[in-house]
Amino acid sequence: MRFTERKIATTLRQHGYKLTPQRRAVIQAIVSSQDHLTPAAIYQKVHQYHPNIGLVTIYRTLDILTELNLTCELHAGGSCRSYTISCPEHHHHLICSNCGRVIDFTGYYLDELEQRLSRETGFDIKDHLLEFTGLCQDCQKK
Amino acid sequence: MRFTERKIATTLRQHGYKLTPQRRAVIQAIVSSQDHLTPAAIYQKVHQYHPNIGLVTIYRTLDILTELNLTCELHAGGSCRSYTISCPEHHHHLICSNCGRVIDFTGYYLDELEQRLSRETGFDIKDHLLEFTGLCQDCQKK
DNA sequence: ATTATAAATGAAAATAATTATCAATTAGCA
DNA sequence: TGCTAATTGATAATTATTTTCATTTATAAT
Repeated sequence: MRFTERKIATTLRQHGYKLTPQRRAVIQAIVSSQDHLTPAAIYQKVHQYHPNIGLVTIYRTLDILTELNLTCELHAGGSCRSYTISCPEHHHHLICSNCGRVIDFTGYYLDELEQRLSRETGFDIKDHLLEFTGLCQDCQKK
Repeated sequence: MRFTERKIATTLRQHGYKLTPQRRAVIQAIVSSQDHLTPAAIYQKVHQYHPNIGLVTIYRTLDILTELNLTCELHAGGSCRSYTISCPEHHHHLICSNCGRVIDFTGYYLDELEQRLSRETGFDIKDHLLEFTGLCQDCQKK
């Protein structure tokens, strides 16, 4: 389960951010898509209903959402920076390098490794990124 | 142990790429640094000894090296695309989000998970990316 | 060693992505 | 309802990356 629009809105408010129509629109655009979207793609979606919105606002909103861990970034392949709504439960990504499809998977935990690394290096570990890339079934056939 | 300059040169040749002075210079620049370098940083280093080299050549060479798995890309934080020489044995990264220091760690394998995912999703998995981020000891003090 | 040739290079321009600036607008509190 | 700091959009400025193309060059074949 991913965060809902309402949950995201509430979190924004809780952190002192105003809930503007533009921000709502950006959130709505991301929530309503299963895919990971680039800033430009989000802009396009939002622009249909909000012809006056500026691309800058997309960037600014994404920065805030990511800072609050409400969206998660995808890093694989070519140009980075594409976003989807986070889910409260921990998950990782499996990405098709051909068509870009992303499958989330859960149920894998890196806690032990994290503790080992922390002990061995003295790092205070905050986060991690685990992504697999390969070809999905459809793309294998072609 | 990371790949040596010689090993990289040989691999390039084996794949039909010519070994130009420019490519040598790029390789030398990456090999001689422990850090992950951006294309721009590599350009700067190389430019000192090769004032005529073009930035394009850096990009082109990095593309080839990455395709042949001779360099590995780092994806954490802000802008992506920074490179270091790969090592033949498998490793992952631990990155300080404050100072950018990168520690490689080995001895952790994701084979089982990879098989599970492959079985469950039908993906033909080629690669993965595992990175931890946090604060190194020095940066914690500050 | 010389030569032929496909691959590689650098300069320049084109494109794409991101950030900064600033006056005008507005969400949300008092 | 009015106040104020936060937010917005337009524009310009940066930065990053890719394309194009004429010139040069590494290498394999002679």
